[in-house]
Amino acid sequence: MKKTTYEIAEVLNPTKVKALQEQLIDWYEKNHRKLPWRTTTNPYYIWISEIMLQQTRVDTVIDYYNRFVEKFPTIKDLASAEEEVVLKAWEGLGYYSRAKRIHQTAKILIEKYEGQMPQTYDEIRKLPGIGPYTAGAVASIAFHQAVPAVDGNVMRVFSRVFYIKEDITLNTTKKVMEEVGEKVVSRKNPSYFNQGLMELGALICTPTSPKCLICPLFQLCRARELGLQKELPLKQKKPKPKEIVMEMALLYKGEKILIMKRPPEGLLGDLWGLPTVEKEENLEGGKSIKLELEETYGLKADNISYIFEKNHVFTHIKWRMQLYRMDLIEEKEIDYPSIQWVNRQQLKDYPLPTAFKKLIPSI
DNA sequence: AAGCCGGGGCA
DNA sequence: TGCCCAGGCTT
Repeated sequence: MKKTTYEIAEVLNPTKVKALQEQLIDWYEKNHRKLPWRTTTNPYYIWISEIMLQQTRVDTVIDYYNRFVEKFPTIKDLASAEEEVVLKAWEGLGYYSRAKRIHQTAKILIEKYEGQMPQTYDEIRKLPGIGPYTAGAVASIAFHQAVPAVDGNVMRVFSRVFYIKEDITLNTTKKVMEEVGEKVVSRKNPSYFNQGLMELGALICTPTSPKCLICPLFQLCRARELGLQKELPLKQKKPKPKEIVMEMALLYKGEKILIMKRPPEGLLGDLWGLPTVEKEENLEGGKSIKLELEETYGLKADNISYIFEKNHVFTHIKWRMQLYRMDLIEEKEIDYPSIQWVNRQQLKDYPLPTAFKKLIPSI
């Protein structure tokens, strides 16, 4: 720990910091990708792009971003939309609580901030779904505040440039990285500096094969100097996702099938899907979902036939999805608002996560 | 500090 | 197919 601090202090001498800022900003001006959210100064659009870019690659985000800002051109449009419509715009992006928090924050901005994104890091940071990284990104890019914006790319660059050998999955390491960011961020152009770090991480200082020979920070990178750039950053490995067997029902009432809105908290919360239940080990195939439909929803089914099995991997769970087709034969008079009978056309209006799309070809 | 929360690209 | 990527919130 002491050693790390010493080495950072060494690299953080004013001459090196100045060189880092100048090389990086110069490189960014010449080499950055022209992305849709880089042609705007609208803090709302910058915020949306930053939330979408969390855990999601640029190529994927572009289309979602363009559609989203077209559909919700202002914070007011977003705040007044139905949550279901916002989730539909987010369908396929994953981590759906991001969409719910964007929506929640838009409402807060209308009610308490006169429809405007606040202009300082501390105020921005208080909003739902906005943590240290996103607050730093919005404050620096939209409002040119000299604050750090440390994401995974930046941690990779810092760990190499400053030769920081701490496990970047630890919260304490993230704090160290943010302190470094605070010290080195350009006061003159924090926007290009922060974006430059992230762009460098995306294009040059990549995880497995960094392109040191064309890196603008070649001269001042400690890890490169030692030939250890590929060894950094250090990170703890994640356990494999646990496998769970799930049974899903394609329950028909005439032409229509049953879909259900999932509970608001937990996996795929508030999204729609087929009736789903974890398979009971000692029951034969199809029994678990048949019982669930009967006992919880008063729906009796018949003509049960097994269709196929597909896998879907989440961050920490792997679903083995076993799909059964069945016909409704009896329905109790219970009207759950979270249940709908839909045909293929109507299904298109509901936000359906990727796992369930795999079960319903040609929608 | 550890666990929860999706989805896609690439070897 | 298996491995890698990764911010915010909750407990």
